[in-house]
Amino acid sequence: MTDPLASAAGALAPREFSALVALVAASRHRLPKRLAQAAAYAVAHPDEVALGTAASIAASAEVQPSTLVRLAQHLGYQGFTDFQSVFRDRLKSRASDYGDRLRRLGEGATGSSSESLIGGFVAAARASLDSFENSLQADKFSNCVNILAEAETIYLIGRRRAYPLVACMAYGFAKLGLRAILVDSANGIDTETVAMAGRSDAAVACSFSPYAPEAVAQAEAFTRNGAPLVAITDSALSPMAALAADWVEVAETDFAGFRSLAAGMTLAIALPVAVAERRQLSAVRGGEMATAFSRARW
Amino acid sequence: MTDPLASAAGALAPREFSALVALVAASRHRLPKRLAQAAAYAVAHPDEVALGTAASIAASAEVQPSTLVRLAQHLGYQGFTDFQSVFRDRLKSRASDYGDRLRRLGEGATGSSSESLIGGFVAAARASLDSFENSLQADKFSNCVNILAEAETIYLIGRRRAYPLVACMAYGFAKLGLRAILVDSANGIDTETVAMAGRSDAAVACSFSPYAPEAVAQAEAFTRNGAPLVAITDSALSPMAALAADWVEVAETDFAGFRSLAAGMTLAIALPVAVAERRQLSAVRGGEMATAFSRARW
DNA sequence: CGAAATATGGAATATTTGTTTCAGAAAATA
DNA sequence: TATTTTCTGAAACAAATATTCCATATTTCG
Repeated sequence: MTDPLASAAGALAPREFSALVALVAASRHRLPKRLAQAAAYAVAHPDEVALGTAASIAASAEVQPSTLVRLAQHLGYQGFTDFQSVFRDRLKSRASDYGDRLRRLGEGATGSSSESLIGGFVAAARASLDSFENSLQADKFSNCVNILAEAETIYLIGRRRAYPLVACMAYGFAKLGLRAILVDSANGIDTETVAMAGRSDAAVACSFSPYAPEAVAQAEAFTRNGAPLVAITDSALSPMAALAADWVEVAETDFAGFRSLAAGMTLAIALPVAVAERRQLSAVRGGEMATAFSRARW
Repeated sequence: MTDPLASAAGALAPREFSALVALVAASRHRLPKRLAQAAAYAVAHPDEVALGTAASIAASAEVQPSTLVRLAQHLGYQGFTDFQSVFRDRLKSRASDYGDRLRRLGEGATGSSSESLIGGFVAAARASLDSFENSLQADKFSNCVNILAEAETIYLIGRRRAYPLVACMAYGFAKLGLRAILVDSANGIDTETVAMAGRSDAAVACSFSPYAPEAVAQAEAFTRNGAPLVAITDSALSPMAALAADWVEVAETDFAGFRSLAAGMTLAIALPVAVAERRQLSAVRGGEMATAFSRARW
């Protein structure tokens, strides 16, 4: 009933993987043969422990399932399930990296001082940048740039949360001398405006869940003439993705229910530059391409 | 017993996550409501699907466990277990991918130019966040929040590069139910608008070098009545800093001559939340403060 | 060496988890 | 609107999984 080694050593069950490894390393020589064998296997194959069942892990480690339960209890855990949860948490935090740091920040923000509030949003911004960089499909981005580089006029569609992004792009395109129109008139003629776009134009539509109906309607109106639409959105299920010739995924991390915009803004800055570069490339063809816009600064 | 949609579409169950997402995206509109809901949740929270149980996932997605089984079958899988294995495989490969991703990063940008372009802007965004976090003076930020929390109406001033920031703040304040006016009328009455602000109002002025004269003029006009101005700017020498009751420094890093906006946007998201929290705090005084706006999401 | 304590394997058990079923609700169709 | 079909939620069911138990083997210590 008691757990001889662990409680004798006075150590509580570690809730973090690295601490668990340390505990195993320390108590390894004191452990009985089969338990040591199981422990060695566990720290050597953490992913399998996280995803497997007691039976499958036991088979791979060449021990009995009951040995795994005993090992867990010897280390101070309630049972195998408890032991396994450490491995699962590790996998989770590994996958999202900043995810658990954020979570901890959210839990730890007791006084909710404005400093920790800022810290939380900064962490969310970093997490967004990470996942953006990880999930970015270069070919899709490149394709989007091509589409826009060939357009006569670029229409920029985005409402609500996505509006700062298109506003930023409008500024970028303007600075770089590319014709872009920000679809944000105050008197409700936007749908008509985009409906009059020609086939040689293109549009960038930004929208995130919950997708602003107005922006979706504008994107629909735009595509009706057959002109290509490039979307910046947060999921393959987005209505914008369905309308787009190609699209780039930007899934922002949230803090306290407020989503970051860091990844989206970064893309909003990069896209005009990439389009300008592409145009230079096809125009000058091998000449000193990066000069015409390198003097444009913001 | 049959799986109407999937087998009718002739599609076999995808064994890879990306294909699964594509399938969900394609068949989404044909799926019944609850199934679509579950599918949307699954592609949006792949990690949780990988590690959770049918019951826990169902609870998070707000459907019945049986709905998950039905979804899996509709998509052509044998059952939930089969469906889940796709998510688990993804997690496994992601975890092992992590190592060589890092390696690739160290080798230097061998990929296409557009990829390295994005990489550069992401790096600039990270650097901006770092320096922002390091240089942030908590007392100044806190002071700015106080000023805004006491204001009746908050005017938002910003042009050109700073405009996305004030646009973002306008959205945030609106979502949180705080009265804020974005000074961006298209017909040139902005200076008059801010000149009519009262002493019990406040303004946020964003401006970065080279400081847009229009924004500076508006900030000047606003302060003339004695109302407090809060500035977000990049240097103590900024004209905005001179006009402001207090100000926060945001010095962005640039890549290829294009400055990031990540730090500024992060502040633009945090500021409204902080102001709302401060108001809650002084209004409810010790009660459950974080509830009123915790339900507001974007 | 012999006795006590501990560890082990394998099977029995209890629990959890996935799956199926079915009555009623909702939607589609005529 | 009436009728059929499809979908949904809740609970019953079946399968799997973790855990416990116990007889036997192994080690430890007097």
